[in-house]
Amino acid sequence: MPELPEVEVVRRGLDQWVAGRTIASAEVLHPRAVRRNVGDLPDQLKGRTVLSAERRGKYLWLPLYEGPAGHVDPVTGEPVVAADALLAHLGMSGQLLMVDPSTPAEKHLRVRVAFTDGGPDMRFVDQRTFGHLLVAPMARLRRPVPEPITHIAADPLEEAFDDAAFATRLRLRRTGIKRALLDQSLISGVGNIYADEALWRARLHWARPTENLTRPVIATLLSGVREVMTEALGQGGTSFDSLYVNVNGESGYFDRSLAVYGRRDEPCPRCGTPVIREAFMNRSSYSCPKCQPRPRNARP
DNA sequence: ATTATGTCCTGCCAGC
DNA sequence: TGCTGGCAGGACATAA
Repeated sequence: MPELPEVEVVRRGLDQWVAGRTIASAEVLHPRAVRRNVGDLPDQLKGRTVLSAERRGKYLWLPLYEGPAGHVDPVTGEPVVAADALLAHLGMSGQLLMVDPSTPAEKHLRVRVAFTDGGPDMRFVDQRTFGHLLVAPMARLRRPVPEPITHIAADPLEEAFDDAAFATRLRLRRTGIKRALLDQSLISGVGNIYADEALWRARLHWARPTENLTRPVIATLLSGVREVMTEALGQGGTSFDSLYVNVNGESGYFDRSLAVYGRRDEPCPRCGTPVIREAFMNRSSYSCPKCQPRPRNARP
């Protein structure tokens, strides 16, 4: 559920709260939360130091260093590069929370990480257990990302995102525009909410075939994606309920600014026509039937 | 190869 | 009141 803006809010919190701290111990309370991990997660984490918190799309990771922060190679004098990272995906209901170690276990606490300084724990709480944590090696790429997510495309807020290349790949697809937007190997970080909001901003119906989209239309769509995500980030993300929270358990309030998502029968903020909900991939798509007319050659 | 569908979970809410 | 079905912001494996 958390999409790029919500994950970025969490990343910023983690960067502030765990960077430079050394892990004393970890505890896995539900095996499903570490189903993609190879090895024993507590063993892999103990004694490691977190340098920062990074993100691509909806994935975030904490690069792990051996020993204390600021470690340098004794031969070269260069800072030691993180060989691996604690990788996390929040799934539909995952939360990474910073809480005092004495705080009683949350109902859906899955993994607990404690630090040597005795300060706040990092806790992974996940009602539906679609999210997960794992320790993974870093891939040696220009932009280093953990090995398991090398197939995840750049997200529209990172510098490495190539607008022209995205347009080219999009036009080669034979599918609907929303399905393409949700494909994390084409563009990452976009989920159901921000796909609907960006399409509304670009006045595109979600079933528009990708192969007919012109480069200017794709540029408008990317602007819509970036604008809605940046605005959402400025308001702490979208929280329909207490499931989507930052590391301190606080909700964002971008839900008030959504134009169409979850607003069936409410007036389109642009033209006043009631917003409609249509079934899409066992989910929902919200749109304005006047601003975003369904194309003749609609694609599922 | 790309594209579409099924599946993993728990909780909430509307409707009966 | 209590049950049931539908729905929820995701990603992956597998099938076509």
